[in-house]
This record gives sequence, structure tokens and C-alpha cells, in this order.
Amino acid sequence: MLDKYNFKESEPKWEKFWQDNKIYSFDKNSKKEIFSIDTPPPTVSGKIHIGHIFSYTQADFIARYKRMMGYNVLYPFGFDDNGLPTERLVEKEFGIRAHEMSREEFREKCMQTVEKYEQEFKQLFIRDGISSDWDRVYNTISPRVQKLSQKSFLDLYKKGKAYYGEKPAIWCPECQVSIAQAELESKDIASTFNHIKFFIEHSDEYLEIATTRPELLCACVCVFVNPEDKRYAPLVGKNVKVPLYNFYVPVLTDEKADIDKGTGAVMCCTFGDETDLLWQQKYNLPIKEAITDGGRMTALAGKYEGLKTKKAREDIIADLKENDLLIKQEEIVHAVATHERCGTPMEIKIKKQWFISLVDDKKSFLENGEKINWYPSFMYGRYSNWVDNVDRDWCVSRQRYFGVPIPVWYCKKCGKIITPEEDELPVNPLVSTPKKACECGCTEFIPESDVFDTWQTSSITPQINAMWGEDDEMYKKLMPMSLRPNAHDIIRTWDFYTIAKSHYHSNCLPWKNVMISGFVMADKNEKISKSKSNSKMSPETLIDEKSADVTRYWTSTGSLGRDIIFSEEEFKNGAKLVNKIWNASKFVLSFLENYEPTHTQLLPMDEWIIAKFNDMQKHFIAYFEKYEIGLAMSELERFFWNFCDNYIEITKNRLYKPEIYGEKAKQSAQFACFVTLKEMLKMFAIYLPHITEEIYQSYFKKFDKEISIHQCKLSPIEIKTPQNIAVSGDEVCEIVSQIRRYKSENNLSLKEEVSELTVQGYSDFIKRVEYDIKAVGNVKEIIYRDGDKFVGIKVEK
RNA sequence: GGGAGUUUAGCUCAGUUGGUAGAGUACCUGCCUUACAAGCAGAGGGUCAUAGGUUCGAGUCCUAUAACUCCCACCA
Repeated sequence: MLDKYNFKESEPKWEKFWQDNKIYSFDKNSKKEIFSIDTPPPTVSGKIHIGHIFSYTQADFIARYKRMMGYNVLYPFGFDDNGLPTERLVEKEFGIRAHEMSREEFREKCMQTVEKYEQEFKQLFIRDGISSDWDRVYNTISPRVQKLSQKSFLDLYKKGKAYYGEKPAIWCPECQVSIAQAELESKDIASTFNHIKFFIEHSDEYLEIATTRPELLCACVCVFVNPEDKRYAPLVGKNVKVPLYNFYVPVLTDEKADIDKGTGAVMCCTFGDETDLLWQQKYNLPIKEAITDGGRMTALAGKYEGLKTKKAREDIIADLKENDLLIKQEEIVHAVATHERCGTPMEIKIKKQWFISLVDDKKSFLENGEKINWYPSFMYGRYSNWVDNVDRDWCVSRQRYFGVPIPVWYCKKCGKIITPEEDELPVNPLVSTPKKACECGCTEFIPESDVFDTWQTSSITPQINAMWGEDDEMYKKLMPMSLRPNAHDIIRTWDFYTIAKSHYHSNCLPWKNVMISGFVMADKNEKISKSKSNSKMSPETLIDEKSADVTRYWTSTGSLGRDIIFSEEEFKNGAKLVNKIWNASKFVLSFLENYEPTHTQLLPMDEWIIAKFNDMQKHFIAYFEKYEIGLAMSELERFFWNFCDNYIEITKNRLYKPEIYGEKAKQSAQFACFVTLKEMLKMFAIYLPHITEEIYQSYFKKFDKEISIHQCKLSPIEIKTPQNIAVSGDEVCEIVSQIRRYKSENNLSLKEEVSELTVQGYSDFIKRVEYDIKAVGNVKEIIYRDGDKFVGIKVEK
């Protein structure tokens, strides 16, 4: 009944079948316990790479497992399709820049692009066998989600957790946008420490100052030295001359000036650096802006105006040299905070922006994080480490275009912040106006033109999935969600912000469990590069060439939270397994044609395999409950190979020759084969949904009411087996193994007849299964003896 | 500088509460066994990173150390 397995035909066929029959739909009205998954919405910024497949497939294992354990599984899908990454993709695709066209025109292009990619993404995930409910797909740019995102913001505003303020914000001069602390990435950058002469007023002496940013000389407002630093004590209170610009600044003291760093004297520029801004506030120093939003020098820089900072730095160094103001240069490598998207070193700018409070509530965020089960548990450490170190509120204003608009206007006359009513949402303040006049009577408003940071929206994915404000009953039922799966790189963003939002909105946890997956590395210490991910490691290629099931198998070999090196070897193992499952099923089922499963008196070895199966399944479930998908799989795999190499080998004689062993012996084997294969396939279905469905449909389905194997429940085989049967059966395998070893060592064929087998020191169980041992080893006679355990083999040639 | 993870066979990794070191793979040997040669059977291969400690007994528990990786801080 089973012929050759052709995954290229079979896999798409079943994928369509699952979609057509809505096998993975969430049943809103079901009474079953809900298991809900807060699926990561992939960022629409390019291609899906193998890392996504790795992480998403691992989550899919959980979804399928829970479904088979009888849960009503809510497994939605989403796309994070707004924000800077998407804009950059669109700019690249069309070869345009967002600011060169109207907002509407650009947004239109974004929508087109996003739609195209989302179709591709969706097809790929379906092709990988991801069992999401594709009727429950959300897009962060959709009106529905925009509404929820704005609702979230207004809720925070009402609660005093979102505020509008002028404060130092992290600025990316390349992307020309403010960014959040979480979007920074430390990078080691080679730089030069320039030792520069600051001449002391009314003196020929100079103060030596070391700086990596001489282009900021024009913004210098003072020089700081440490109050304990004896070297500079005489200079404190005096003025020094800023080189090239020739204006004077005072020498002041502050503890933050590090005696050991540079020369111990530091110039303060009230711009571009955290400490500088701190000093600005502490000493109320004048603010001098040296750099434009686009990363060019301002008029303050004099002749360097308009130059990019890097070029200005080079020119200034040249000029300092020429004027004998440069003492020496030191090559250094220092960690610089850069924008993770483009790698450009950040600047600090003072801007009026919207912020969400984080710093004041760190304690709650830590407590809530602790209440969540993190798998693996040490990943909570990464979360708490981040929260501990958060030292600025979350700037959510983005001076961009393709995002959720910040729903506020400012009164033209009194500046009051006007927000829309909830039933007006989603609102684009650039298009619509407030319904009422301002309290001051003014009817003219300035619309906010910024959009939200995309995390502002994606941090409410539990609320989106749980129908916040749309279906109160569902919301209560679904929150907190059961599981958040994601990779370790976004603990500090997605996980953190989501925990913060749920705390602020509903004073609850967003989910009960978090499952953290690792990264796929191209090689040791080598992340996946564009070129690699486009070639042999691309998910499309792997699924096309090796099948989705084999690709999925590979993802099960990874250990939770740990990075994995991409290895073709593991794909080979998966291919072998799939092939073996096919062959074993084909073989077993060939003895089950026209078979009516009826409970018969079982022979010992048939009881043995059932007992072994039930043991294995217990371990399998225990591992899954701990989200240990890889260990669960290896448990199942080991059982399966044992089933093939020992059980089938033993039992096939009875199946082939009922005329020798009896009809009842055949029926016993048939029954054990039937139930064990069926239950085993259900467990494999979690990992290998396609091939298992193919086998299920071609045979087992006719005994079941379920449409698909993926609607079956995992269950133990409900057959009572004798107490020590598992151990006794293993002893049989041990004896069989001895026979095989003897033949192998003596270069004999395995079917060679053993004229006499001596079994010494084994239990009486062996006698009860003598016919099986004789058959599998081709043994003529067995002699039983007492004494120490020993197996003797005699072959007459 | 703070924190985390890892270190077990040539390679990739298991090893639950302490009780004689495991799997897969590679290598080698044999076997075309009435499912599968993409198969089957078998052999060799390890001071469990190092040094101490607790214990009758430590891969496992404790203390140091080292190496590798990651997260965070460090931007004068």
C-alpha cells in the first residue's frame, strides 16, 4: 500500500490539506483548556533566514505537543511590518530615500513591499509545517493594531507613564532618528587619542588635554579635573584657551573626571556624550550644539561648517598639527555605542520627545520577570541584568514615516497636549484634527508628526492576540498567555517592553512561560552572513532539497537557549530517520492489510515492546513539559531504532510464518505492531508532520474519527503488562546481541545456523520466549544452565 | 570591571536525586538477513579542562584557576 516516499509531492499536498481543513484553528467556543502562544512577528526587513526557521520550528514543536496533549491551542501569527527596518528595505528595493517624496507616496510604497514579503514569509512558514492558525494573523501596521497601539499609548499617558519632555535622547545621525537604549550596540572602534594644547591665560604654559573627538572643540564650555588631582590644583579657577577657536573656558573640578584617564583633564562639550550632558545639568553650563541632525558640523564649527564629523575631525587634526597645537596621537580601540541597525556611533541630542517611564518601575519589572518561568532558567539572568542596568526612560518618538502615528496635537496658542477619544482611533493627527477646541479657546493645533518606535507596538502582542478592548471575556481568559518563544537577542527589547506594558496596562504578567532559543551560527564564532544565508543555508534551498521534515529534524537537535552550528551532518541523520520511518511503516503495514485490531492474548516480547513504549513516552512527556524538545526527540528516536532493530527482527518470523508459530502468535505481533507504530507516529508527528501524515492517511485514518494525525491525542498504550517485562525483554536483546557478535567476529552471515546455544544464569523468562530467540538467531537448540551469566554459542559448519 | 554559559570519544553532543563513563557520527571489520546497502551486525577509541576539598565513593556537590563564547558597563 505504501510505495516510494516522494517528499516533493507529499509535503505540499498535506500542507494544503491542513489549510483547507483548518486543522490548526483555534476553537473559541471549546471547553478545553487553552494553551496560547505569543508568536514573534518577524520583522519585515528582508529574507527569512535559517535562524528564524530554527527558532519558529522549535516553538511549533511545543504547539503541536500541546495540541496532542488535548489543549485548545491558540497559535496566531503576526508580521512586524512598520518601523525603520521596513523603511530601509523599501528604500533599498526602490532605490529611493523616504524624505525625497511625500509621506503618502512613501507609505504607499511601503505597503506594497510589505504585502509582497509577507506573502513570501507566510508561504515559507507554511512550507516548513508551522502549525499556526493562519486565520489569526495580525500586522503591526494594520488599522486594528494601530488602534491598539494608540490605545496602549493613551492608557499610559492617562496613567502618567507616558510623558512629553525635552531631555537628552540618543540620536542616530545616519538614520536621523532618535533611538532607545535597547537599540544600542557596543562596538569596538579604532580611534585616536589626540593630546592637544590648551594654553593657560596670561601664560606660556599649556594644559594638555586628550580627546578622541577634536571636532567638538568648538562646543567646549569648560575643562574638568578631579578635585583630588594635585597636578592641576593650581589651574583650577583659571581660564584656558580652546585651540584654533581661541576663546577661553574655565577649569573646574568634578569627581567624575578620572585621574587616570587620558591626561586627567577633560574638555566638556555639553553635547554628544552622556557625561558632558550630566555636567551641563549639574553646573548649568551653556548648551552648544556642534552637530546637525544629519551628522554635519554646525555654524559653531566655523570653517568646518557643513562637513561630516569624520571629515571635520581629520581637518581639525591637520590644522592642529600645522599650528603646533597637537602634542601626540595615541592609537586606541574603544567601545563605542552604535545604532544596532546601521552601526553608526550615536550622538546625544536634546529634543522634545515622547517617553515611556521605565526607570521608576524597575523593581516591579524585576519581580514580574521572576514570576515567569524562563526556559532555560538562566535566561532570567540576562533579563534581570538588563533591567538592572536600564538608566533612561524609553524614548518612543521616531522622526520617521512608516509607523503608527503618535496620536496627539499641540494647541497652537497654549501648547496644551490634546489627545483623541478612544472611539476615534486609529488617528493620524496629520490628517484629522481634534473634535473640540482647546480649553484656552484656540481651535488651531499643531499635529505631532513623529511615529512610534516599532517596539511600542510589538510590546503589546499579548494584548493584540488576546483581543484587548475588543472581547473582554477572551482577554480575561487569555491573559496571561501561556508561552512567549523568542531568541535571546530580543530579551532586552521585546520581552522587557512586553513585561513593562502588561504591568502598566493590566497589572499582570504577559505570559507564564518564556522559551528562549539560540542562534544558528555559520561556523564557530561566525554569525550567518548575507551571502551564506542566501546560498546553501537558505531555508528555501534546504526545504526544497532536503525536505521540510528533515529541516525540522535538524532544529530539534539544538539545545534550548544555546547557539548551534549549522551542520549538514545533522541533515543526513534526519534524512536517515525519515527514510527509516517510511521503510519500517511500509514493512509493518504490509502485515496489517485487512487487519481488524482486536485485543488478543499477547506474547511476552509483544508485551515487552508495549511496556518499553509506555516507559519512553513518560520520559518524552516529562522532557516536553520542561520544553526540552531535543531530549524528548532523542528519547523517541532511541526507542524507534530499538523497535526496528530488535523488535521487528524478533517478531517478523511470527508474522511471516504463522504455519510454524501459529496464528495466535501472528495476531499478537500484529496487535503490538499496530498500536506501537500508531502511537509512535503520533509522537513523530510533532517533529515530522508530513511523512507521518502520509502514513496515517494511507492506513490508520480508517480506524479513527480524526481528519488528520495532527488532531490525535498522545496517549499511552492501554495494555496492562507484567511488572518486570521491560527488563526481561532487554535480556532477550542481550542474548540476541551475543549471537550477533559471535557471528560478526567469526565473519559469519547473520542467518548462519547456531547449532547450540547455552544460556546460563538468566531468568526463566528466556524459556518462555525460546521460539523468538530461536527464530531471530536461527538457533537449533538452547541449553539452559544455572551459574554466572554466560552465553555460549556453537556453530557447526 | 559586573554577570551568564560552555569545557565529557577525532567531530556533534547526552549524562535526571553522587554508585563501574553513553549515543550519533567518523574510522576499521564483517554481513546482499524474504522492509530498508540511505541497510544490518560488530571492534577500537575518554586522567570527564586543571588543582584542591567533602564523601566509603565525585563527570555529578563545594572552593579556586584556566580557556572559549555571550550579555552588560567602559566612550574625555
